[in-house]
Amino acid sequence: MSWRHGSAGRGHGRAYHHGNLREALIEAALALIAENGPLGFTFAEAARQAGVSPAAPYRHFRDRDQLLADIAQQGFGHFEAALAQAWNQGAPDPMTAFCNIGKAYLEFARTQPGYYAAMFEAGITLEATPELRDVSDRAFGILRAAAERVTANLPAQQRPPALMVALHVWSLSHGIASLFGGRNAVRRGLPMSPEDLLEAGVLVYLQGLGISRQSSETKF
Amino acid sequence: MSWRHGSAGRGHGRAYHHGNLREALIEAALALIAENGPLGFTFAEAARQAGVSPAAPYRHFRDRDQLLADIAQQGFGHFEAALAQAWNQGAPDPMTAFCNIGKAYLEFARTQPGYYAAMFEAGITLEATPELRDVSDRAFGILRAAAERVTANLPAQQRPPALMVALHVWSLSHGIASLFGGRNAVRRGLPMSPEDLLEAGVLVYLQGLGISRQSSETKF
DNA sequence: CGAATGATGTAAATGCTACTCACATGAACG
DNA sequence: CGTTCATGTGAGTAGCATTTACATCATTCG
Repeated sequence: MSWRHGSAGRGHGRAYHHGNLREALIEAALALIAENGPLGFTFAEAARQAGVSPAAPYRHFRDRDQLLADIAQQGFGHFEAALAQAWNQGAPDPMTAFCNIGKAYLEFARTQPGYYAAMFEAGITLEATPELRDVSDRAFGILRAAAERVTANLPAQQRPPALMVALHVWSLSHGIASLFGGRNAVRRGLPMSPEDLLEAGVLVYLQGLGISRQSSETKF
Repeated sequence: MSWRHGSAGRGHGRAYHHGNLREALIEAALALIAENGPLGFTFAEAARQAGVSPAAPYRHFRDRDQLLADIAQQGFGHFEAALAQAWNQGAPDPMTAFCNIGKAYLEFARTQPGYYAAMFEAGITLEATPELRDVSDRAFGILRAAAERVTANLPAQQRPPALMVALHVWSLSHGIASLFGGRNAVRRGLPMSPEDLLEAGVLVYLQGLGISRQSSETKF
């Protein structure tokens, strides 16, 4: 008789007792986190936006942290898909595709601030659940496979461990995203966009490994 | 009459009304943050550890966020000092000193988890107060000056902007520290220590810029 | 010396939050 | 039609941030 549909609902798919509370809560939490960071998200506020009582969410999540962990897990799934699409199996060429992964990293941080914050800026430990660990490992695995491919043509003597290369690029991407991308966005007089900063860094790094682009188009 | 001294006090320096509550609160907050992260720190708990009522802290800090901001500001001061000492005006040689800055970055994250978390993992915006902005700029300025020095000997045509180099190294250091260093410490089967990972990355990067160490000691 | 003053701390209250438990409601299924 | 299970509600507990009125004490000034 009185289960009003919150506010931002899409207007379909409700069954009885609000229908899909679980998804509605996740959506509300994503919006709240995207706006105010992980701390600005409140279990009670999410329930309010979904139009249910403050106790209702506990039928779907053990506690607040588990909702965050579930969002992070789902986010890593999307993250993995975005990285895989950017890599595109190394097309058009491994070097370009490698840089595209970095760009996808930053784009994800910028366009999915809710997911990104839940994944990296909330307090969750990544080792919390095996599923979370697995899906984050899969996302990183794409970067690692790409590093393997990019370094494959180097002579064995000077070929670095692909894992190390992947860790370097991941760390650089994550550092740039944390410091200058997404929310908070320190923007301390950045002379270039985060994307360009990252691409330049990766190119210099690859050059240091002895991998140079055939036609060096971008030069600082 | 009854101003018991909390628990962890050093047993000196108290005047009347507890004496230096401000410092005691900062110390308590640092310990709490170092243990449980920025979220595990409670204004009330800090007051409890200092042996005062929950309202007392408001005589010294406008609110909880300002205490965090003050800690972050103080932390950036120590951070600047640590980086400056590591750089040591470019001694023994600029390249080694440059790597030392990176190591100091990670060492700070590891040995000062309370400060580090307040600086980078709490929700504060760095632009909150001009003082905070200034002191963080000073810390970064050390890295930038070092980058200037390291790239100074390159021929003008291939010399990159020092600012960009500093941003790259800062981002890499910060990414490694966030992902693998300090608290949380994802440790996803790291094949090497964060310090070694960072040093290797910086060396590859510098090599990509055309700067190589005279005697290449470390090779992956 | 003694009283006003300002700095520092307290008690109590408000409102929000996480979380729990006993109960209600309605859907599905026998 | 009645039982059962899933889902939501109401009320309660406990903790925290924050405010306000009040207390206490050091200092300063007449």
